[in-house]
Amino acid sequence: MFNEIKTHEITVDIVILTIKNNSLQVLLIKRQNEPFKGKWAIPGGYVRMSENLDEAAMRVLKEKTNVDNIYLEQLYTFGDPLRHPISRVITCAYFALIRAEDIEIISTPDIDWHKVSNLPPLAFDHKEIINYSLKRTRERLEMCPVAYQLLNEKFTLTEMQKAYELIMGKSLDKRNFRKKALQTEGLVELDEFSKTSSKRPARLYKFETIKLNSKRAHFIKKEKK
Amino acid sequence: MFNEIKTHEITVDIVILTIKNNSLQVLLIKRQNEPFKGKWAIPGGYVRMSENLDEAAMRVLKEKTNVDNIYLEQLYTFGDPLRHPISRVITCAYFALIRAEDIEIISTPDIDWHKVSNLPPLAFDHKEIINYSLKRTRERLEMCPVAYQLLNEKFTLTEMQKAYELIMGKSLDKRNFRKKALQTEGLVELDEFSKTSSKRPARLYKFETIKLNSKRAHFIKKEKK
DNA sequence: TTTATAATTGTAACAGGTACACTATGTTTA
DNA sequence: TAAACATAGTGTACCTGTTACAATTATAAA
Repeated sequence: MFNEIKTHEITVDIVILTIKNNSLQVLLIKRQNEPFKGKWAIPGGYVRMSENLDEAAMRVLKEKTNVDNIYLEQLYTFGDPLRHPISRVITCAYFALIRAEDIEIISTPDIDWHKVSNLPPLAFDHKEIINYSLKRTRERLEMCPVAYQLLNEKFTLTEMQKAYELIMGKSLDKRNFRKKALQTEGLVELDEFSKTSSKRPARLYKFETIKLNSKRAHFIKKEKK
Repeated sequence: MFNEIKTHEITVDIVILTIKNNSLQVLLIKRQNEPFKGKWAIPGGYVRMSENLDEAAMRVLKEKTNVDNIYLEQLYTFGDPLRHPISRVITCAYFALIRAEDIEIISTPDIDWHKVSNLPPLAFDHKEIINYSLKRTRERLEMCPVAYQLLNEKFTLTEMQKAYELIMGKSLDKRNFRKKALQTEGLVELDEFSKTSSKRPARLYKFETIKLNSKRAHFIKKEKK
């Protein structure tokens, strides 16, 4: 059989989504090297021989953005031969939803949040990767309250509803949303109130200790009798 | 920064599931080469420089099993450094549900179906890959009638129900199943009846022209007003 | 004290899912 | 040819969850 070169460069690229300033934003870094030097890109880097893909994604994210200790989920592997203009690079994309406050510190001119609704020109196929992560996020949201990954530790139900509306791209009925939100397992009503509004203060809620035992915990559904 | 070798061997591995003899089965081939020579494995092979991952998966499947023209979906990429005993090989797994009748011809001593409930010892991490494909298949089934990929062109509702029961691993109520099945978009009632049973013949159904426009068609849900 | 603004709350109609048992039809056999 | 058999086929009541929809409450600002 035809004998062709069999080794490839493999990278991991990471889509980090958050809600900031009332919009859904993605963490981008400005590329320091060719190709696409100066263009914005999602954080990414080469996979080392000794590490698995999850480890590579976490290491790369830490190196490039100083973001650590977050739950990354494998998204999809992109392997078009032309996705990299110079060599053949296959990339395994990961994504995560996080609270902006957890990594606010690290914003610099070369590392910053961008609204997903108004992205700058991106390197490689990173636009496609971000779009795919949005799709996946919506699917998750329909199944479980992933919003706790996006909200501050203490939040109002209105903030939670806004998060859902931003991700789903449509507005929701306030009463129905609250009714359902209050049924969410792990949601805890606090005896504290938001003071930011100059009107009636809203009650704060939090999620009790988040359980992320399994990598695919998102998929676990309630047992039907 | 620490400079490590950056290229990896990349393979694609393909899980082909079908229903045969009243059980869910997976297509395995007996390995001709080390490592794991003589052990059963899902079909797989190296990705070439010039092809994307989908193309590689389809080419490899065709080469190894002569199966062609089926819809493969990317499943997950497995990259544990120890998953291959000799070198570091990252594999991008694909899966498909097909009608056994479509490829019945190619069964040989080295290419054969095996019940997923009773698998032989498998090479590499292929057991894990198959388990993951089953999980994904169940998730799909809850969302849409993927059964048309598994059933013969003409089928009875009882056959369709059996397919669901095999995949979901639980029995379903006949009346409720039929009620819902009959609502399935694209299901066509035929004026033909099954003659295999020695008792009352069952009406045959088929699916009208299957639309697989988008790669992720599985995920498309009906628009809510 | 009044006003403005956001927070908070309930109910009726509807849709979809579940549980559940008998009748119909063709084949086999006595 | 009639009775027995085995699988195909069917409807309803209940429960659960979703949707649509508007008035009242609480605080800060004026």
